[in-house]
Amino acid sequence: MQTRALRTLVEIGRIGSFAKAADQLNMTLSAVSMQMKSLESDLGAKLFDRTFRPPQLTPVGRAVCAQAERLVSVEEDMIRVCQPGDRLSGTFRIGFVATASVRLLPKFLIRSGKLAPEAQFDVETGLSDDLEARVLSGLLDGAILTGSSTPHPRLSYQILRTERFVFAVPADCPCLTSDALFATLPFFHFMPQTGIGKVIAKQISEPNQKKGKRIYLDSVEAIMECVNEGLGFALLPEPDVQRYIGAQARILETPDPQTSRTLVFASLNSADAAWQAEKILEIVQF
Amino acid sequence: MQTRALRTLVEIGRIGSFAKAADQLNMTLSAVSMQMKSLESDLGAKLFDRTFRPPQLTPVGRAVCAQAERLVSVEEDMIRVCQPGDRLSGTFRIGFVATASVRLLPKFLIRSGKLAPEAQFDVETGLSDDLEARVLSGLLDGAILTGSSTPHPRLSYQILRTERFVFAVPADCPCLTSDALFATLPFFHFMPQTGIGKVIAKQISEPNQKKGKRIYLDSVEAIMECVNEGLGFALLPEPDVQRYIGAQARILETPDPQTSRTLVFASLNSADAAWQAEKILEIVQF
DNA sequence: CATATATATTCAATAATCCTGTATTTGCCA
DNA sequence: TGGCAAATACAGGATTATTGAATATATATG
Repeated sequence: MQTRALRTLVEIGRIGSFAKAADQLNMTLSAVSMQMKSLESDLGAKLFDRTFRPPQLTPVGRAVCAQAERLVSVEEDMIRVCQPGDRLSGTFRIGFVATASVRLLPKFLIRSGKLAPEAQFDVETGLSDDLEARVLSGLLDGAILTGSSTPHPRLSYQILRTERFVFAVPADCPCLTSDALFATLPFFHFMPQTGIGKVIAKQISEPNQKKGKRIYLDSVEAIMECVNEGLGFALLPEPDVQRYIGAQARILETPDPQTSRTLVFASLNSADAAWQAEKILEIVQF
Repeated sequence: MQTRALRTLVEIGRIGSFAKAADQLNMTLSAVSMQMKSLESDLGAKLFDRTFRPPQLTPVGRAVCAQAERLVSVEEDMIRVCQPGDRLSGTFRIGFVATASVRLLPKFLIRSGKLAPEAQFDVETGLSDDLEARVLSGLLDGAILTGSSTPHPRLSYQILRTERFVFAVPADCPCLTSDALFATLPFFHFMPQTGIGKVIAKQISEPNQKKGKRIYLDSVEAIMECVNEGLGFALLPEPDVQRYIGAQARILETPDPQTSRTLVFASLNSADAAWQAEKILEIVQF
């Protein structure tokens, strides 16, 4: 079935004449007549009572006409989605690394409503590596994740922000160096298979292997809760520590100031995704 | 644009592969590919990212796919309306003569909901002559009206019921004959240009011209109210009199028992309307 | 890393369809 | 009843869709 014929039907329904509709739509009367004939044969129903000279819509014809109006309006929506504009449109699947979602997602959703009202965003969270794999396999259009030291050649990365790592230590701990900390308190280590975890693992393994008790957790909030209870210390991004730190804990700067993680927006570096990536970046960059 | 291509798109969106979709829809892989290509050119947008081997839907592709699903479902509805079945479907415009609408319309609507749930009925009321003209000109698909003595050759009439006429007279009026009534009380005459009015006019003009004061009204309810107040008498269909008569009035049978009006269902006597008329008749006949 | 396989695209030929004019029919109106 | 407007029928030419074979390309496999 051809949507053009349905548009013609709608026009006929509106002005009640094949000839006038043909005129309106810039086509021949024959064409209109034939379109209606083929529509009737497609649907297997008489849409017009041709004993009237401007043929009258039959009851089913009227019902079909009403549906055709709906159908055409859906088609218009479809076309609208495809119109290239300066604003993003379409359905985007974006991944957020769990440790960023808490802080970034709400603002992202607010901004997307303002900056890309015609676009829809389906958001999912996960580990950086998983998200990267999902972008790579086309299951996601892009992801905010912890930048790794081994960028994938098929992905392009846009740096959103760099977050310094700091120690969160119980307030009553007198230690001033990381060596002292590791010697005296258990270390809450963010799961080493995650983006943050890898940065931490790298940091504490050099220059020499730190000793001491280790506890592995995959929740920033849980780790900070433990630190707040004086159960140990942790190395985490400064904004997260600031967010969760309590009165019974304090921040200790790392001796190595360049210890940090970068949050990046990763997407396929194909040509057509570039413009969209840029637009999404505008939303996510704040 | 071709709805078939949109169906193909939906299928691809569902199973994620051109080849499988082609298989599912019994067509060639080439055809699927071509359809998608022409869809993309129609819409002026890339729907697929072809750097993946089963091509992946782009964000706009996903949005278009969602719209296509809606569109196809509307098309299905359209086809459903046209499926010939034992039940009526379509949008019917039915006229009810005002004097019948009060009693018949509610039940008609109830029955239509049960007997023709897929059909829609747009009801309008009017005078029998106007309704007949509107059926004739195609503005109505059928009408319940007072049968006239001059049936139109292009219409077919189905008798729904015959309603005897009776006199409604004030309870304290001693008259027993119509002559005596006309001589002593004003006569409330239903508007003579209406269906009922014509029957009344014919009745009271034969065998001899009745004398006396006449008051013309176009509302059965108003006339009966006046009779109930003792202001005069009237000649009306028995069911209407029964409906509105009060304690201060009584019924007087006409001497001529065949004085009556018929309520008929009128519709065009074209071949294709016959079946529908029959179905509507089933609804309206109770 | 090269090969193999599955998958999609391209291309040319054929089939189907759609549209344009012209001629004809049909309902409507005076 | 004839005249007019409007729709249909029909044949031609143009456009479009589909097919099958050959080609290209991404993923999988060894």
